[in-house]
Amino acid sequence: MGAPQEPDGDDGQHIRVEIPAEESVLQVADVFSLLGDPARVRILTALLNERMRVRDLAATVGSSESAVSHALRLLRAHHVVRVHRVGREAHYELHDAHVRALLQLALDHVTHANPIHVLGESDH
Amino acid sequence: MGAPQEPDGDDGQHIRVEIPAEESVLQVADVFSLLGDPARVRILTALLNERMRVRDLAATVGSSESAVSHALRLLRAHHVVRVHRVGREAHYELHDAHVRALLQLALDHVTHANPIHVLGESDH
DNA sequence: CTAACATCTGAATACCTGTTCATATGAATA
DNA sequence: TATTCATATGAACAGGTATTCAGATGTTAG
Repeated sequence: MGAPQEPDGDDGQHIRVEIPAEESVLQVADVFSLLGDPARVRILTALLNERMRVRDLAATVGSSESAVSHALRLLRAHHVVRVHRVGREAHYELHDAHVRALLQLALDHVTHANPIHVLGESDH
Repeated sequence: MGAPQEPDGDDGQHIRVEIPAEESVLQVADVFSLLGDPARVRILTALLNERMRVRDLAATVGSSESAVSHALRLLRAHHVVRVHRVGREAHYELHDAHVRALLQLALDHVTHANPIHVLGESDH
């Protein structure tokens, strides 16, 4: 044991942080972006438990059916939800385990009010 | 056309999904929204390991110092990062365990290439 | 067939957001 | 003090986005 040996000659404080590949960064930001809208959070939260029809989703989350349909279209394009058509109805289900995990984790954090920090220092 | 007014009881179909409180929904969407930008993802990823100066952050993530400063200001306002000033330098560190967990989970999912689905936009 | 129904869609609108540019602040240095 | 350095900031502009409205599909019932 001794001084930390740097493989390529790092003397002191240099900047070596591995930013993931561009594609990974974009994918991560993309998923988070989908979850960054209250309306979609409500929709996906509703879909956490059971599959639902557009109509019922709209009633549950309190948005218009058109707005919900647009949101579902976006989520569908990103393979986050999946649709099963039954006659003239459309049953949607959450179909992305990663999104499910992220959403559940975030909801857990918020609702359980984990006291990691509540009030921060003032700045602006 | 008078729609049958239902007090709140479920008669036929039971659409009983518990959407979290409005405040929780907004908080969740807010956090995800912060993570929904590639530039901020890069910055926070860099900060996952070590605290860094604005200058080095900019060089690492490949954005201008001004853009990074603006991003850090936003993250600071949301108590995601914390600044420690040393002379004329500003050392930033990730200061939100929830954000850290979410980011690490998302990066893990993406980089480990869990074959739930890949990429592809074919929905119209 | 026609009518009611469930969902989807495109266009328009209003809002939000991230970057750049120029400049300001404040601290170290000469 | 004057200058250089590190960071912060505001205004402005460009691009993105979520909602609404009106109408289009496609489906079932009468």
